[in-house]
Amino acid sequence: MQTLTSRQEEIVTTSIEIIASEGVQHLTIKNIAQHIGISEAAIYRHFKSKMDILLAILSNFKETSREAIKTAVSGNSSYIDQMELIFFTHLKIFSETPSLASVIFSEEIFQNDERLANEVYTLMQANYTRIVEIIKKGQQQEEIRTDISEEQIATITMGALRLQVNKWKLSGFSFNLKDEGEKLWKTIRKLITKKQD
Amino acid sequence: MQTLTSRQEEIVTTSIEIIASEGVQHLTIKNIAQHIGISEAAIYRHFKSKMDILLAILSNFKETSREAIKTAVSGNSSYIDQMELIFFTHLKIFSETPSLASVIFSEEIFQNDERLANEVYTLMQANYTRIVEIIKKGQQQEEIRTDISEEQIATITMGALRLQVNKWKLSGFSFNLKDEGEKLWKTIRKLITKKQD
Amino acid sequence: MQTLTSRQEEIVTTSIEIIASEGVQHLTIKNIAQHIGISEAAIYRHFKSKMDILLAILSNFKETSREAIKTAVSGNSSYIDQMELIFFTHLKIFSETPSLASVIFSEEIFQNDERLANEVYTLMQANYTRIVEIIKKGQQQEEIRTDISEEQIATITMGALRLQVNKWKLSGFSFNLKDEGEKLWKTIRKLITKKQD
Amino acid sequence: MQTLTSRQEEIVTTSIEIIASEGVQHLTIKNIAQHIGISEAAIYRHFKSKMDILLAILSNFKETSREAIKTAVSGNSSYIDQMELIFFTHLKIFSETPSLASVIFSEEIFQNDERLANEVYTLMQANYTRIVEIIKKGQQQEEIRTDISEEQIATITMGALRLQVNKWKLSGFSFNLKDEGEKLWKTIRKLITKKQD
DNA sequence: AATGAATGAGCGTTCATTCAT
DNA sequence: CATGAATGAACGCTCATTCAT
Repeated sequence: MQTLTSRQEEIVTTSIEIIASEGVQHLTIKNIAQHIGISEAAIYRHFKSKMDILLAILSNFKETSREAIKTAVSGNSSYIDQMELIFFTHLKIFSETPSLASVIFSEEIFQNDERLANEVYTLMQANYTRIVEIIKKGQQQEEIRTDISEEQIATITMGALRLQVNKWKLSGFSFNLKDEGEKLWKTIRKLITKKQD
Repeated sequence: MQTLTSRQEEIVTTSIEIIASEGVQHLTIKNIAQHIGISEAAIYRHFKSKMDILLAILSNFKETSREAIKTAVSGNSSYIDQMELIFFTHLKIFSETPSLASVIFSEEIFQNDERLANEVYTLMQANYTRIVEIIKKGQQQEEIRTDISEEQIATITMGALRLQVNKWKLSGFSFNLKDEGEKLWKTIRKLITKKQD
Repeated sequence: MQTLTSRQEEIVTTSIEIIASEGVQHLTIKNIAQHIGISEAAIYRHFKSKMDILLAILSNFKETSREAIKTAVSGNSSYIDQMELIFFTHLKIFSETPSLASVIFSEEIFQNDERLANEVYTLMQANYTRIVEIIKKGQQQEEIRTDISEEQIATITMGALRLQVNKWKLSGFSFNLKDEGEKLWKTIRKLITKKQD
Repeated sequence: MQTLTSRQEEIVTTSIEIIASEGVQHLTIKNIAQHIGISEAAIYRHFKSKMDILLAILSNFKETSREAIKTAVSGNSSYIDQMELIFFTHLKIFSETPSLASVIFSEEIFQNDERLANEVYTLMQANYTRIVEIIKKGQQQEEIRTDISEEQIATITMGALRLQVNKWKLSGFSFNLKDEGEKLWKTIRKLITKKQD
């Protein structure tokens, strides 16, 4: 949404890193300030409150994710290929910025505050809806099997992606997420593709 | 594991309820004490520290889950039916005790502390391993398709279950988890069953 | 109203002394704690918030003042003597506890918060109303002159008392409040007494 | 004293308004800057410190008040009429600029700092002394009764004025200060005038 | 088995002020 | 003349934990 100043961006990035490496409960103003090397008070020049920092983190991911989906949609004629690109792009995002994975799949972080919780919920809903739409179109084009509802296909696909990322995270990033994720996608693709007979 | 006194059980149950209804960050000794109606100091008669309470919560779920899987395994000859029962039992557990869902699928809660994180990780691993084993046997018996690795089947199945439960939670429990979950299972069953030809 | 524990009383007393000697802006939790010799956190065992301490200070004076007026009223047959006793009692209270004077005549202290401001306002109103009533009865008994409204007599009397106390305070308590105050009262008494002719 | 630039005047005026409408504790550099629409740092171009702003507020009132008394003295032959004009002028000042009333009768605001407290004290003393002098002369001219000391007459008169203004302020300016004040003065005038017999 | 009192450490936030631009 | 960025100090408050009773 609103463009961030470079200092704001630094605060957001640092915050994401802290959440990823130390957990949410270590995301304190003091900790952020120390990581950046400025005073605590200085943080408040750039964000009105801690919540505004969390909101900015969310907003940041929202943008990234929206972009990923948009790119996928615009550049591919086949709907199943659009899904594939969305799947791969998310694998890439998380591979490159593992901290983001920690934050995004941890909706619990944001559940304390109603404003934050709502923000997360609508973000997830929006993404989900867009994917369901792609699936629906894929079914109409007879690319994707029609004996399973679009919602279920979305749940299975995204659920597998999330769990895979989570396992990767919990294992201490001990395997190659992109490789394993792509293999997983191939399987899912096989499962949901309309049999040509 | 270790048997809990009735007071300890009360503390664990209350804690789970607090996490579910108010979020982790409201799980404070003061809050637990108030809910139960005893003093804060009294809590320390029953648990050495707050972490021990969290550990007990985990232990509690471990037991429940292990039981569910054991029952499933012992009572069914067909492996796909064992999977179904595990799936259904978890749906039932979460339907009846939504607070547990909030706690269990929020591994983030436990990420601060190494001891806790490890506990969660081994719990998940154990469950996962047991399910993978069932799938493997199902593949050997030619009940479950063999062109997909047992790990991927487990990832897809459990990922879908988790996401479905999460959606239910985030929607404010606005739909019937058991019904939707069972429909989802039917689809998954169809997807992973070996075609009889 | 509610009885205070001895610690609570200590906190209230200490707070009044701090306000009197250092000014309101030095009435901090840290300062109170240091004066008493306990930790800041300990204060919160006894009062839920700083505001509750201020409310208790107010409540404390309310009681003292109410008592003074009640005693005056009950023990005197003549209304002008009732007024005298109220006047003298307040002189005595402030002479003995100068800190109270600082607090009570500084309604501004309490103006930040609506709850506090209202509390002060009703306290003053109640006192004022009681004094006006006494004057009215004194007029009916032909003790007090009737060519001046009871409100104006109250304003003149209490205004003089307040200003005298304030001058004493601002002068650094350099004169004897009781002596000067009693002389002032004699004058006021002369001014408001009904001429016997 | 020293002439203020237009920006300085703006800062002083704004500060008085803030004190009046939001209370002293909201008189922050940030708040002043926001009200005017400039940066906080800009304030320091015009005043060396916050205390200097408070000092300027005081100086501002000193001037206004001194002027009022001077005008009263110079334009009236009768001493009781001089007192009347002083009384009326102050009623007018407060009626027109209620914020000033909040500030001036709140000596407590200035009690933190020795420099400020002293400034207030001398300001009040100066005014008081001037009024006492007028009364003394009135007594010598047999306009004002001589059986009461000039100090007491001053205390009674100014005390009544202050309390009336305070009541008006605390009531939320719910009555007409000028009307009530003039009625009050008539009564005081009656009380202190030398009986012609 | 339970409680009241206390504490050290920490947190989010505000404030007056400074300085380079 | 003005601003954006920064800071040290302080503040009200909460938390997990301890200890004497």
